[in-house]
Amino acid sequence: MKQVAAALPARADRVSEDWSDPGFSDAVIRWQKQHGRHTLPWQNTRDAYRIWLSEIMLQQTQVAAVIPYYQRFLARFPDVTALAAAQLEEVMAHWSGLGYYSRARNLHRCAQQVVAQHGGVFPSEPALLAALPGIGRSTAAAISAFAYGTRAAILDGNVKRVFCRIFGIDGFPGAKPVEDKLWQRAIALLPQRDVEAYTQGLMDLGATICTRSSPSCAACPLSQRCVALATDRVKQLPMRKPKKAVPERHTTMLVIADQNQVLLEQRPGVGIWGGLLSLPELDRLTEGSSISPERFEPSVAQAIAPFGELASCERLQPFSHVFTHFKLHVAPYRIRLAHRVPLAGQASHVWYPTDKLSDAPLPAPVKKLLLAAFREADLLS
DNA sequence: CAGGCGTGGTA
DNA sequence: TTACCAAGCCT
Repeated sequence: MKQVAAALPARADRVSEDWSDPGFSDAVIRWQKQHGRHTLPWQNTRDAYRIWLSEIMLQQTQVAAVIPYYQRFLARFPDVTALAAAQLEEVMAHWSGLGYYSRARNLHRCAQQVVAQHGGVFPSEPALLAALPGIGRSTAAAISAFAYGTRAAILDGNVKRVFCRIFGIDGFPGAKPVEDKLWQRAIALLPQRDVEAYTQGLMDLGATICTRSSPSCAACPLSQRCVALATDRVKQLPMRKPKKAVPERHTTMLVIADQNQVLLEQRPGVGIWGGLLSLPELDRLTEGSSISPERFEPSVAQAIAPFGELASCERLQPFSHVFTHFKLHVAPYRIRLAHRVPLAGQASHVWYPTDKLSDAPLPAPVKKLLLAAFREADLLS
């Protein structure tokens, strides 16, 4: 027995497994052409600009949420030259509500680099694409495959889920060792031709068949080779990220209104809601119910002194907003001024017309709060 | 390299 | 209501 084992290549000695399988990509391609999605707004084009824009918007974002943003964005910035020439603030305004705002800042920088470094033409090589801001390994491959037919592997959330199930891969797919294994699979399984249909097919399978909950295994072209289905582990795979307690933060937001304008503050370029406008904030003044209105109002009066004299302070409905990594409790207050102090040397602040708020580059919950506040004000006046 | 970074939908 | 998740990238 020992001689036989020694004669065979030991598993651990192999540099890498041979995971190629033409039948896999054939099945995906055939399924995509018959049952995949073919009418999304960014399909049926080889315009790298449109494909790039859609790929950036679709990062961690669902198709239904992207479509209206994509169409508005494209109407305003029809090509990479127009986007490169635009002001960042207008780019941010068109991204307002879509989330992950570093994508918008990187998008703008990327457009400028494509114009300055590549003559306004997106490069076709994945390595060159991945060197541009906001474009990582998977997005570079997707752009290159869809725009230029390049044989490059993607590995997004859909592909990770499909692969974990088909090949019965254990472990959280975001963990480095698991992700490395998934990349090896993704590369080995690439077809020799029809990379566009194959890449789109993997995404479509994940989005419409191999969904997170209640997948349609009966309609799956890969069900015959699915390890998870064969072993009744479809519900267990992919394994979830080990969860940890989400910290909570508190803030007070001030809705300072005066003469049909509201005072907004430019947020720092990095950090939460980076580069957006938002409401001026006070650090948590309300620990439980320990701070009474009598002590609260002087703090507000002091905080807003650079902008005007406090006339009234009215508590608005508090709300919470949950992010990936923390939960934010917001206590908003409606402030009216007796005398406005002209803004001087405070580029960080701006008086914003209340009837222009729906087009302002604001975080979604802040925009919602303000639109509600000034709809109500309009009705009263 | 683990954590930061939004929002809306669904179970 | 809470928890989890969706076409990831950057530092």
